[in-house]
Amino acid sequence: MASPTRQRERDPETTDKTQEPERERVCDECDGGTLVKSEDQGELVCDQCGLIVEGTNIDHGPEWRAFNHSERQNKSRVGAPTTQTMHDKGLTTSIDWKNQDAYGRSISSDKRNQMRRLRKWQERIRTKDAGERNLQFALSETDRMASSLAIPRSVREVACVIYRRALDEDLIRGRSIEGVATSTLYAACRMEGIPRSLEEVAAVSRVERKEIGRTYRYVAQELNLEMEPVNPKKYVPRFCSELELSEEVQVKANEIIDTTTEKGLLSGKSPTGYAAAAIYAASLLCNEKKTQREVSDVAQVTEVTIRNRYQEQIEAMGIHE
DNA sequence: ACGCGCTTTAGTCCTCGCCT
DNA sequence: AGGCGAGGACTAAAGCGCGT
Repeated sequence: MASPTRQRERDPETTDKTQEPERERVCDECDGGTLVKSEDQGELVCDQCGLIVEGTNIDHGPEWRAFNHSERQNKSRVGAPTTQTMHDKGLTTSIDWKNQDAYGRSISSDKRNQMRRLRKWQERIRTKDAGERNLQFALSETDRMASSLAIPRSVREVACVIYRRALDEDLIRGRSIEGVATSTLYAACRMEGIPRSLEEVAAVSRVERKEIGRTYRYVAQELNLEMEPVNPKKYVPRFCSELELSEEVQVKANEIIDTTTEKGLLSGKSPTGYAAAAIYAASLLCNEKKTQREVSDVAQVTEVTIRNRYQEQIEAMGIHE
């Protein structure tokens, strides 16, 4: 018959730790370090070499994308964060095509057959129908264009959410996937205040500007996306930065836009052209002159547009050349 | 760099024809 | 009959090319 002490040694799960102090354990790796339990994760870590000897691999932390404290507490979940930018929201499992285990050793034929079956079902589940495959293509297109335009990840997420809504509302039917993907990216940029002109978006897209504009209007109308006209001031920092103009010019350009907009000059005009003209005027007023050609290159409008808008603006401002 | 006249393009509205 | 897309007409803005 075994003694109670021996039984506890054989079955560590039932050990009553409050009654018997835990024996100090020594790290095998550095041969001398003491293993201590970390307070936050409950891991057994060597105090000298930092090796984690025991610990849980599951992160029980709160949902990181919850919006407020209470939501964070309620929405605790594990695993990788979900993302709208992937058709399966990033929750997929990748099964390697190589028939090898984690150490690179080849696996048995039984295991190989099992992995083949799992791989097949994984693919079937991942893209279960044509809609899923289209979504997969559209979202990868959105990501490609967003990367080319240096659009932040948060805006890509918004674009993907709009695309999913368009898909749910059956707005894609009869239109090209690329066209809808591009227009949702353009819409997301406008909604998030990261303005990119139709020309800029069209430059990285596989569809024409005309098609993008038409699809954008349709999607915005059908999904009731409340879109304000782009404020030309949104373009000022980016254009000024590319033209290496000072903060003073930016402030002056914004002032010109504010004053002339109040007088109704902006109505019906292209925001990029309007911003470009204000920057050109501001550069003259601040003695950091840039030519109309330089400004037009950056703003992707013609010199003529800058000239026309510039003349109207200085007239409205009461400035004499 | 800028002005000017002409051309091109985009947006909007409307009509027409096809399909269900 | 009603919905929907194609296409034409019209307007305004933007672009082009040339001269100064």
